[in-house]
Amino acid sequence: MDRRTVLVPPSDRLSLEVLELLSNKWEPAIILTLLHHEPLRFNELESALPDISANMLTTALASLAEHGLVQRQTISDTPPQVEYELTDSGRQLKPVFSTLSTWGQDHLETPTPTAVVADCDDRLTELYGEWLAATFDVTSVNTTAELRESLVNAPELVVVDIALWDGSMYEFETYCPTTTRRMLLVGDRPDLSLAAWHCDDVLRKPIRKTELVSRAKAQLECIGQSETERDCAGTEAKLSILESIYPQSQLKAEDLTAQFYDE
Amino acid sequence: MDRRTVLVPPSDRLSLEVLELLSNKWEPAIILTLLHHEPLRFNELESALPDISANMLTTALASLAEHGLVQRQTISDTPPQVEYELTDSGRQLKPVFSTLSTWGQDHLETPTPTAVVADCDDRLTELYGEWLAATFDVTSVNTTAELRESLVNAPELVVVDIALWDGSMYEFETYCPTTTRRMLLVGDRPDLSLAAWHCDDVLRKPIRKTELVSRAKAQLECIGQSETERDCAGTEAKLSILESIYPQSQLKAEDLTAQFYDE
DNA sequence: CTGTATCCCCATGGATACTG
DNA sequence: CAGTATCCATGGGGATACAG
Repeated sequence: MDRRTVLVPPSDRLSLEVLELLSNKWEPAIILTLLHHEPLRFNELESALPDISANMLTTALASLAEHGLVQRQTISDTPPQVEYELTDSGRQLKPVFSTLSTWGQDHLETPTPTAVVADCDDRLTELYGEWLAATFDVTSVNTTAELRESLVNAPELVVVDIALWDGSMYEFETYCPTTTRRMLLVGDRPDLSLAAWHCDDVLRKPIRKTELVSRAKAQLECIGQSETERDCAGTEAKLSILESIYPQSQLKAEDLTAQFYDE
Repeated sequence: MDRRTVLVPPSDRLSLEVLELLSNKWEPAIILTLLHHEPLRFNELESALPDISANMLTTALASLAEHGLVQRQTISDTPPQVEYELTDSGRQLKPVFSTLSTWGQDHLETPTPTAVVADCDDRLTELYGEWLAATFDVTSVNTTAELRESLVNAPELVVVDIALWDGSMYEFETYCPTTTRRMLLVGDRPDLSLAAWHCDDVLRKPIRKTELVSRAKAQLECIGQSETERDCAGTEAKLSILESIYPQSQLKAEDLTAQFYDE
């Protein structure tokens, strides 16, 4: 691809070269992923980019390393462990992506993310739905059955009162796609079993509009986190609620919550 | 190329989509060309992008039009004449290219443009060479033979005192590649034959540093102009010098210069 | 777990000839 | 002048198997 013959000013030719550097199916996605969660292991990248094959990831990472955008770091040889992080050059691509994204927002169809709001009380689901309508396509449900049904559409976010769910929390995990961000609503005084739910955030009722909306938006920005980061953030959210209710001594004594303190 | 499955926040996914829109060998180059010189005819674009084939240009323009970045306007059917200009969306890509270019300047090898400085007086070529050294790789020559030799390397710019050239001005045009920007230096009182030289700019001696440097840089930014624009700018430069010396009445009477006033 | 090594497909892009 | 129509080459990208 010889673009050196294009008759444009030198500064323009530079922008074409950079564009060429980013004209690859996976490399920009890898850079973006690393911009959010650095550093990442090979398999963490692999799961952040569900459709990439291992050899494509290898190739892309090699190319990025060759162009000085990412850095490879061997952690251990047996078992093989490698970490990838951006170089300064790579990190400074951030404004490039911002500009691209800004243009996209102004001139491209922006698909609205979808959210499911689940609560026994239909006045509450309606209310929450209105609050989130500016950012999401909201579906409101009031029974476990309806919730299960709407979860098969893999919404970006589910906001669910744990009191609604009539199965076990493990069952919930099964029905909820991994790509769906989970925000739990809990009553005024949740019991310790909250610790066993797998979630990304927890809100304690009563809930204010600004709180719900900002936390929901924050979940969108977290899409692509590694499992570890997700777990960690969710645990922290649960813990901060529980700590505000139960004394630390009790939490450390309980099997369910004691492990939190190990991490 | 389905990138919708990439697990990154929605804003990032947008930037990937825009990148996809620009991941094409010719389309970004066409946009850049149009950003400088709008509107352009099909064949003007073709000569601004010397290595593109006609059918590639057709395809690229169709794709750009389909994505709403350029607008096609049929001027006449027989003979077929079409003009292309950017839409507002397309025009607003300018900051995108600027950001790309900025990153490129900071992190990519920037090839220095080359310039040839030709004057009989070697003290002058040395001086001008020093002035331009910050922006160009400068070659200084003091004879017509040397100049001819250095022109085969197709420098981005040639700065030549017309007094040095011992052939006809038509011969000069033959030796000077079309991709080389031509800046003429003329004495205090150039005669009317100046009008016959084919050039992009004219400077009248004595020359100040800031003047030379800024005009030379301006030439770089004009790379890619259509023939018409080039002619027009050159004519204007010659005319403004001549008008400062000869009365308009005389210029209009002379064959050489009268045609300028027709345009 | 983190990659190579192979093979294969097909979309992008180039060359050439032809047309209203 | 401003395109079609056709054919062909290349290499990016995917699937699969295997290895240290």
